[in-house]
Amino acid sequence: MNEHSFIRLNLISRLKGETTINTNKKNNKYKRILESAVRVFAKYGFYQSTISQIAKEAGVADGTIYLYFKNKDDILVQSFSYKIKQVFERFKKEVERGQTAKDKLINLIRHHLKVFQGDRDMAVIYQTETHQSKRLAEDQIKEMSKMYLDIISEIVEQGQQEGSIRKDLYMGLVKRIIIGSVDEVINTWLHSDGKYDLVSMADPLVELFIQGIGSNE
Amino acid sequence: MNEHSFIRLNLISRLKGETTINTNKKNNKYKRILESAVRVFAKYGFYQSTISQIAKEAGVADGTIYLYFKNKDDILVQSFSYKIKQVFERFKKEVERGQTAKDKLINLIRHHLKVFQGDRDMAVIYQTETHQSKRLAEDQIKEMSKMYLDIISEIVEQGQQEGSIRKDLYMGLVKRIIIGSVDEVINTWLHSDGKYDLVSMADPLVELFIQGIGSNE
DNA sequence: CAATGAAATGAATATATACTCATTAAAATA
DNA sequence: TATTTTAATGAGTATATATTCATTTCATTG
Repeated sequence: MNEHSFIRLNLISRLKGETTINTNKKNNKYKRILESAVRVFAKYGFYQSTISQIAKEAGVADGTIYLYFKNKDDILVQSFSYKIKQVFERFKKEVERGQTAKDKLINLIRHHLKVFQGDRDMAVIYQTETHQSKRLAEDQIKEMSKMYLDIISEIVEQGQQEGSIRKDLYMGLVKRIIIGSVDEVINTWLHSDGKYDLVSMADPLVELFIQGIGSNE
Repeated sequence: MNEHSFIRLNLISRLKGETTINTNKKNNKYKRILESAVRVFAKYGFYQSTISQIAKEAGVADGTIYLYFKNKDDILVQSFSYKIKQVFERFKKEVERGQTAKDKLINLIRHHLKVFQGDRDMAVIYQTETHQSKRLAEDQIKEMSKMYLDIISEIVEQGQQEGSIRKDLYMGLVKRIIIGSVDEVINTWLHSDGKYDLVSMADPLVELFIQGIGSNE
């Protein structure tokens, strides 16, 4: 191992939080690269983005990026978890602010739409990454997806205990309907250059889930 | 224009059905390349697939591909429409085999799931292509997506006339819920290496759309 | 203010691969 | 069969870009 790779590894491990020594400057550069990468990836897609673009956007030299990231793939994986992880963590808390199952479901979806509306670049990357068979951030996605599904399960189960939600449900399908619908609402918004309000979709969406489209005639 | 490009253009236009002269052999080679491309793209993703891979899979020389396709992008665009267009056309017919709105919706979704289950490669390409902001087959996708949405609209409107479907629905959202749910069911199936039966999801899915998850207590 | 070590640079490298085109083979035609 | 036309080949070219690393700049410390 030469001195350069030592510096590199040392930096990487520090920045990953494996030690506590972490000057602001380093952290800033790391974050700057991540955020630039998110912007560039969202705009051009992973394979059409170049290291030079990201470096330029971040205002650093190409080589600098390799002090903080192992390779191009690593930039995507890290920027994905950087953005999405913190967001998904907060979902749980938002849900807890509701009392009834319905409140909780509305809170979840409202918050989901709000955050994605507020960060279009992240939304784009999320949509593409989660709909690829050979995904780079495979593990992260599975982990987060599971977290989201678990939240929904809990809400639905609470609703069943409350008596507000039917008991004869195939839970696997209920989860997919909710996630799929929200994703599609976001996807449509993205492809329409997103200039209407996403969050306002939350309430009618939940109404639809609960009431269904059938009439009671 | 040299003689080679003449041959190329001539071939392309013929194969696109712009003239009727079309020997079987040529057609077979064209199809073989398309089908190989679908397999390779599905397995490795567009940007990680190489012309050589596709050529090898099809049993032709690299150069041969350029007799039939303008460039790599063109292969994707053509293979996408080749596969998906015919499928989507058939959806309409399947729907017509039903009487009530509910029958029609079940037919649509059942057929959709059946076809995608029967052609995993196409399903993969469909999922990735429709969830990218910068899509190569942009126009085709919009066109087909619209067709699908129109089918749903018609079904729902019929249901409203029948009295089986509520009249106070925001149609845009209804469409997204249905498409999004079906997509997510397929996506989950793909990512689980798809060895359970997709088609059996159709009926409970439609039940959920109609009844909703709420109880009548 | 040396002197040392950490951080950043960007030109150079290595590699990969989309696409071309001179050549060959096969098919059609006379 | 000879000739012309069409089809196919695949080695070679051109280009793009991820990654490296010798060099420079910056920061820290005694």
